[in-house]
Amino acid sequence: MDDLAGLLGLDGNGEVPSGRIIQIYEVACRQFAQRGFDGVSMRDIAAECGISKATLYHYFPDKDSILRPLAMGATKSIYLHVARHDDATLPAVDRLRRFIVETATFFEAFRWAWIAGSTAFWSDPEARARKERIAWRDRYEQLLRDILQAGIDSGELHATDVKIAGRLVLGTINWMPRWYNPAGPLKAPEIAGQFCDMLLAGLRAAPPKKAVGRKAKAKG
Amino acid sequence: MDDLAGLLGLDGNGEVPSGRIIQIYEVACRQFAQRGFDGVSMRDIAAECGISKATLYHYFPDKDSILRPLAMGATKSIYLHVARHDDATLPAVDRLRRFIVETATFFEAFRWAWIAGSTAFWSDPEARARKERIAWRDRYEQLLRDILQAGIDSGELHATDVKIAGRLVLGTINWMPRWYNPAGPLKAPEIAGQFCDMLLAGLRAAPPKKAVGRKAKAKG
DNA sequence: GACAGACTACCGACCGCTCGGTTGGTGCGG
DNA sequence: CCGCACCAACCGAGCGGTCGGTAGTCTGTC
Repeated sequence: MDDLAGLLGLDGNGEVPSGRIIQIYEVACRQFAQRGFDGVSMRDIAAECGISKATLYHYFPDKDSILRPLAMGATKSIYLHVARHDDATLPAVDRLRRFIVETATFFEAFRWAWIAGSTAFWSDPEARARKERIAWRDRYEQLLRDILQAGIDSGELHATDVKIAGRLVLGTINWMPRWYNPAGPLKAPEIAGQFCDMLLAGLRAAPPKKAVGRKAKAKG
Repeated sequence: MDDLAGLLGLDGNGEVPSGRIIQIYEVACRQFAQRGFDGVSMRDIAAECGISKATLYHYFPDKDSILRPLAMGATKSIYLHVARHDDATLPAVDRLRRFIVETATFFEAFRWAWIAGSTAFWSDPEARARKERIAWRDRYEQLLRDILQAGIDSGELHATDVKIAGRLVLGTINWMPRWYNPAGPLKAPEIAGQFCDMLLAGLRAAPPKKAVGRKAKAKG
């Protein structure tokens, strides 16, 4: 399910991904996501791969070299994914929905890489978060702000501050890894769709100045 | 500014907080928040406190004993804080606003403890996240769901699923530590207030079936 | 077909270092 | 003289990373 080779850009060029390398990425990716970069030793990764630690160093010069492409690939790919699905000719409301839902779709597909990259970014901002990675992240956030701004300009949205509104939206999505259960009844894109509904319509039921004839959209 | 003694419950009983213990908590708390539990050594904490590592072990039996009260205190105190400011006789919309803003107020005051506790909870769910701590966290989330449910029952809110809506709200708040700048122009409670406005009113500007006479709340 | 050499995948054993934690003590106020 | 606050020195374990070597495979050459 996790096409990590695609995320890492290993299948596009002439190189052969070598199988073992993909396996190491997959194992390390999940372990980093579950126990953190510092909480995973090279011995742990080697053991689960069924190889010796020395063999691990045959494929990767050091520990950082395993994490870096994962974090970089996740950050870059998430932007490319939502940008590919964006269409500036659509109404801003539809673009916003796509942005949110496609982000969740990406998260569903590359959950471990997402988490590993996100926590790596958080725990060691100066060493591992290099310029290029921040640049992709900025493009991602900027796309969201552009969508929000387009909605404000066209009169579809009435946010006053696109930065604040953008962080509102991103917070709802980025917090998902903390509670999302892949085995649950709702998949991530479905939840994201509901989030989008609530964010657009608001939680308040009725206009404050006008009485409602019927209970707006009764639950039962 | 950080009344850590209060958060840890060290000033209520007859014990003398001893000064040094408070200092260790403060230093460790900030370091844990900034570099993670595994990223901070006992030598680091001792060095910044200006004492030897052995003295650290004079006050605490092990490393976990420094983090545990911090994480526990933060989780418990955040619930007690919002519960103290809640008033079930108020309209649900006002209660929701208080919940969000007071959470941000708490975050502003105990930022390091909040982050340290949150990341500890996340990185090692089974070992350090003990039953009691989860219980307080559940009470906190349950209070939010109760407020949302009360709003739905009274017709103020039209959320269909309080669990999903609750996670929407919590995500916006809980993501704040990742980008919040204490030196910025807006303080956390102010940002939280704006979040609450957006969450209640929604980002969409006008009802889809009716034309608006004026540009809703123009930005300039 | 045999053989040398280069190369790949792999490993056991080891290195220096830092970690959390311990031990045996010192100085000092009450 | 006791107990508190404190510390230098130390310990075993685990860390990231290195080293020398082995088994197999592919290639070119006689």
